Amino acid sequence: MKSSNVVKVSFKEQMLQAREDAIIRTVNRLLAEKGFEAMTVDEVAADVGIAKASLYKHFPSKEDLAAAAMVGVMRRAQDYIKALPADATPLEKLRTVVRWTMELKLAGEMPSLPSQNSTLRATLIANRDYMDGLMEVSDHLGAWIEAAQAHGALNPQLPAIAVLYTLYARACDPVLEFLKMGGQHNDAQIIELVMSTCFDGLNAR
Amino acid sequence: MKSSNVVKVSFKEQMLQAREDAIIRTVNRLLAEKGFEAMTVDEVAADVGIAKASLYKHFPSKEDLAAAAMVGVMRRAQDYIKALPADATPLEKLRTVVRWTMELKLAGEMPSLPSQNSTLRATLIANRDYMDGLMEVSDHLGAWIEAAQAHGALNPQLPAIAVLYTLYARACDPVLEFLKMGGQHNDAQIIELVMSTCFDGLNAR
DNA sequence: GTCTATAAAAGGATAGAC
DNA sequence: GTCTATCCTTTTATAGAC
Repeated sequence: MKSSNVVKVSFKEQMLQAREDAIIRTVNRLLAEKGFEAMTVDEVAADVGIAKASLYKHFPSKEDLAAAAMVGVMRRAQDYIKALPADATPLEKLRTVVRWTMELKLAGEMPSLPSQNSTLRATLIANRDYMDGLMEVSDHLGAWIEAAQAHGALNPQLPAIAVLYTLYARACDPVLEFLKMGGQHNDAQIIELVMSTCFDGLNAR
Repeated sequence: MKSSNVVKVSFKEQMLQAREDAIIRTVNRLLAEKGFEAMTVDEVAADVGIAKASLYKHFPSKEDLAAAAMVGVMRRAQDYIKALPADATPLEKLRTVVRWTMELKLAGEMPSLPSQNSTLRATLIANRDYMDGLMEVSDHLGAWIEAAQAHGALNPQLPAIAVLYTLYARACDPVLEFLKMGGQHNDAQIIELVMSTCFDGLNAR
């Protein structure tokens, strides 16, 4: 009786988790497609295939819905960083992470950040999981940036924070979608182009 | 009687023009601050200090309101390009224009483009003034890019269109606002930093 | 927890007097 | 053209039955 109960609860929780994952995947995609303001809760519910009221049982507000998706992406980034080969150089690690974020963006899985005074911003800043993740990621990237600058691989004249922001910005670079719309290059080519303009610059060498 | 009429009409038209300019300035600022979706017509009316219904006498819809602001910025860009010193090198011209767009952005006067499937996009694409302006600007920049590549000033390996998009993207580069929020650098320093990462790249030289 | 139904509010747009 | 007042749709959010 007891073990049966345990299994049943576990199963239900598994179902619940699966549904929440489905919700977050949809939210993630919609955030990437149209941004927070243009995404509607009705749309999310319809896409997931559940009633809107059910959505609100899982997440108390539209902001929390979006925040959950952002936390998910942040977690993926943390996992990706943890799985990087330990013997790679700092510059290689940085390049690999940036490439990964651009692949995510081209795949339509990179939610675009709220532009400035969105209500989402406040929710994110108040979100412990998100901010902790962001800081952990920033700490890793920051250490690699300083190491790469010390080794003469990255321009040591640039403030590390400027480099960090420049790398973060690749995750929402409109050049990716512009080139994709142009149809002249495939995803891999687009990524290499932006990698080149980012690290080598536009000037001739 | 006739001349008095002419003067009166001209004066009224001047007033009308002045009011529309005020409207567009407000819309421009709000578009820069929060984007098209987050900007409300009520907000615009309140900021300008007129009734919402009056706004709709000037512009038939929210999309047209925003489009008017975008056309205004495009016109400013065309004027700026026309006024560039004729004896400057193509690379110098490109750098000057990019710097100017970033100054606009830091001043909060660069409306952020609609992210993808905004209703604003269709309106802009259907807008003759906007599209003509965009093409004129692109023609100038494109010619300078190819000349700079031919002279060995810009990397000739990069497709000109990729360079063009990369330059356009500086006008909405989140790195600018990130660095500004950081408070460690003034506007001029921020612009030079982004100019450096854009043209020189992140790698050491 | 999931649903249907509905509230409650916001936002785009218009009517009609002046 | 400007205003007040209002319409109507969309959208966020909740009530209440099962």
